[in-house]
Amino acid sequence: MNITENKHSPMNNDNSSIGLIIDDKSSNKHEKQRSSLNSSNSLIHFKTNFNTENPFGIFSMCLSPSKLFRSHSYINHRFDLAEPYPTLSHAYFANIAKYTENNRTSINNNLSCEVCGDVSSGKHYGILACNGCSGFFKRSVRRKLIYRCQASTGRCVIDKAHRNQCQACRLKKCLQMGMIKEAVQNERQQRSDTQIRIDSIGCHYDHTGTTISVMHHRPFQQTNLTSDLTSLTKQGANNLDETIYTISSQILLMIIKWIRNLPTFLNLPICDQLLI
Amino acid sequence: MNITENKHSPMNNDNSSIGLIIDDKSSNKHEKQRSSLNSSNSLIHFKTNFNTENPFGIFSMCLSPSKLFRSHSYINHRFDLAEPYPTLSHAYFANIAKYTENNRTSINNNLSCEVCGDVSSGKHYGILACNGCSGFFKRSVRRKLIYRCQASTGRCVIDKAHRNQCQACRLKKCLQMGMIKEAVQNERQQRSDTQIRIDSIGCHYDHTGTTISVMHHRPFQQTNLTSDLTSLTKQGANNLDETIYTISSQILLMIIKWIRNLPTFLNLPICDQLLI
DNA sequence: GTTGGTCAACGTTCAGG
DNA sequence: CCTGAACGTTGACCAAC
Ligand SMILES: [Zn+2]
Ligand SMILES: [Zn+2]
Ligand SMILES: [Zn+2]
Ligand SMILES: [Zn+2]
Repeated sequence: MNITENKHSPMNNDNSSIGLIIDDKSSNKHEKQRSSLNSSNSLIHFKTNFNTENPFGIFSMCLSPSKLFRSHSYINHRFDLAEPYPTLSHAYFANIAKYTENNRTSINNNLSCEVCGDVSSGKHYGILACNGCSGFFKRSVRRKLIYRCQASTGRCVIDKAHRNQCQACRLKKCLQMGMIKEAVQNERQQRSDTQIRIDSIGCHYDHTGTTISVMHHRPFQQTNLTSDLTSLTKQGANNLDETIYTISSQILLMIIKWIRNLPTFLNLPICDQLLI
Repeated sequence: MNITENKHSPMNNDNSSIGLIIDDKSSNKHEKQRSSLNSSNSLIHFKTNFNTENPFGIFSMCLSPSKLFRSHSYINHRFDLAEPYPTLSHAYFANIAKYTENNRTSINNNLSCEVCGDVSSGKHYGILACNGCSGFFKRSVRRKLIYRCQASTGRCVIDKAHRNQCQACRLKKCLQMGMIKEAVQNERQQRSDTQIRIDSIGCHYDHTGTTISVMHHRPFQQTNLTSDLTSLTKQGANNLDETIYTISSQILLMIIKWIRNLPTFLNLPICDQLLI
């Protein structure tokens, strides 16, 4: 056994377990979600594939047409790519990839979280998930939290309305639906400490004072803006769009004027002055 | 934890994880809720062997220059005894396989990044660097970002697992290893599909073509503004003032962001930067 | 072969409950 | 505390030259 085999084996597991999941549906009719617990046969298969002699047999075909397997165009795991028909052609993979891709894009209109059914913004940790489930999973994995189901049944309903009722069952469903805990990365540096960079640069106090005073000395006609606003709002709401456009242009114009009046404006290269 | 020591352990990890699945499979039905179970509290903190500063310490095994284990080879990652969420779902394996596969690229060489040790695709800005360090350096130089080391020591370890922990030390190491700032070019023309959006704002009749084109080159999420505009205008006229204020602040915020991203922004004295 | 840009999927932030 | 909508960052991939 070598490392390459290890590397490839999970894909084999992916392939071999797919058909069996469908077979297992009969044994798990209570939950409509994808069965993930009951297929012991698929695990045997997994082990078998793992120990086969030819680690490159099927999988190398998946690797060579690299464009078909680019990120964000995953092969839908509902398709059984490897198990029943070991003689697979490049054309087959090309077709199945295209079909999957098309299927995906057409479904994209109604993205919904696989865990709670809420609207999904895309994939998170390997599955379609909403912001809430994504954040919940991240927090749980990061902090290695372990929850306990208050009902002790472990069968709480997880949907948008009830997902916060039982953390244990929510996390359980996240994992059952296939969220990848390894995709949760390490915590990073706090942005407020690094990105503000104004404090860290060590802006001199005298400069700060100058800044404030400059700002105070150049309020750029804020009073006029306010009055314009009030007058405009009294014109009625039938031309709301127009009003907004007018105000927008005024704001932009004022800002530009204000910038041009800054004493430091002249420090800019002439091209930038022209730009503004 | 010694990275070298763990260098060749992914295989073992993979093996053990397989054993775990099988055990898990045979020992349960539905109630396979976290084996550490039964605390009187509904929430407990799982104890970990890992340094809190580096909960993903074992992940550094993937850092070896080995071409086979690229950035997101989650398959090789496990939490050993500290594993709070035992692997249990087929969906998990399906996803992790895809995840790993899609984060894998062709194996062409033995090059490794001089900054973080990740796989390098060749020279970037003068040195052998990975995509991540290349992109990071480009972004940092372009925007003239100045980071601050949160540890204040300036000696953070920069490797594949920790390179995102401290931007300051990462950039510092990039420069130390010889990355050439001058090799970072200016921004080029971007996609021009935002032209309509800018026109819809309708606030630049008196602007020169230069200004408009430059704004087009830095679209900066103007799409959001447009959609917000339409949605806001549909809310009715009873809260007209509020609407206008909201839009005004959005425009102002947008402009500020746009200014901050201008390449000439950093030419301003620091006090003016603070002001803006 | 080394630039550039893109954008999905990571990250953090912080009102609001 | 926890949650999740909003926004910033990262890096694999691709086009241009
Ligand atoms: Zn959800
Ligand atoms: Zn429950
Ligand atoms: Zn690197
Ligand atoms: Zn540091």
